[in-house]
Amino acid sequence: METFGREMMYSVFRIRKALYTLIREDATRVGITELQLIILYTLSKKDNIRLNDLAEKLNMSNSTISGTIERLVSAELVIRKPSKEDRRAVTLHLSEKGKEKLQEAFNDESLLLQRLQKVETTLAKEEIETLLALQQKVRTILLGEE
Amino acid sequence: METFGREMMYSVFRIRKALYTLIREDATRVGITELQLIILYTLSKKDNIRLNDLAEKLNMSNSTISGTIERLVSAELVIRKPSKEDRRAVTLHLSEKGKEKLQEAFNDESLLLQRLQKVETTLAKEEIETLLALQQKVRTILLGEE
DNA sequence: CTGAAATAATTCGAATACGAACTATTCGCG
DNA sequence: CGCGAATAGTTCGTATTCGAATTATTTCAG
Repeated sequence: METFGREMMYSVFRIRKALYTLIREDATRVGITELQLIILYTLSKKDNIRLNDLAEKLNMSNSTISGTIERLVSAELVIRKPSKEDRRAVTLHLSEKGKEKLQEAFNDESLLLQRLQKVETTLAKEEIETLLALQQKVRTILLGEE
Repeated sequence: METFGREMMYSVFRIRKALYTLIREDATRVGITELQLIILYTLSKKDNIRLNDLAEKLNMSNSTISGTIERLVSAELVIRKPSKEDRRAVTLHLSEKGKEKLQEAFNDESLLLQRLQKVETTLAKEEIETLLALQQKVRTILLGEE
């Protein structure tokens, strides 16, 4: 009778959906998709990353990332360069246009940023820390690592 | 500097991915996909549901559900009947084959059920309740409803 | 130093996943 | 009653999403 476990599962699905809907709003406003925006943001935090490392960071298969990077390169938002150290590898960088697009998506209008801000101001610091700790605990169990 | 908000967001993404990977294992073992398994389970809990209601329950667009139901009907796992009350609507039901498939997916081998069980036995009851309450709080803020 | 194993990325096929456009039916206001 | 608005599903086009197969390169054991 896994009632609590299943409730937790549905709860996670609902929050994830709510977050994705907010991301989609910002992304659509500037004419790109959710994943494309997530990738632009990730590249802004970590330049010069390899494709497989990006896939691992985002918890996605490299085939998914490869296709999306292809479209971002076509749109001239990302630059894909062959790696100097390893000729099999490519390294990824934001173009100027990509940086501008990211700025435009996450500007003052961004509902996602407003709502995340609201989460931080509404919940007590200890509540957020408790939430993160419990979620980490759940994830560890789900991965069968404990 | 939405550090905590973003951490919370990534945390949710990671748990959702872990859950989906477990669901995929059970689904693949019996030859169907994640969403197909989720739909079979949902129909087992609520028979005679309409397509749009199912889509709303799963937080998905009706076009996504429509296509997947089409494949489930082709595989003879789901029965789609025109509604008696509303000639625009269809009602959905598990077939016997669908019930068997569901049983087979969620049997003793199911890693998902084992891990959910482990979450329940590992975390204290208050911890789970705290987690669900905090997640609900976060979701309400994200939806802009408070 | 060389061939087999491992690794980085791409490509492929099938199934989501969405919004928009469309068809068929029902609702509801005047 | 009767017609415009709303609703239930389907279809379409584009973009994920995955695992498996493939190509190119690097690593490493003998």
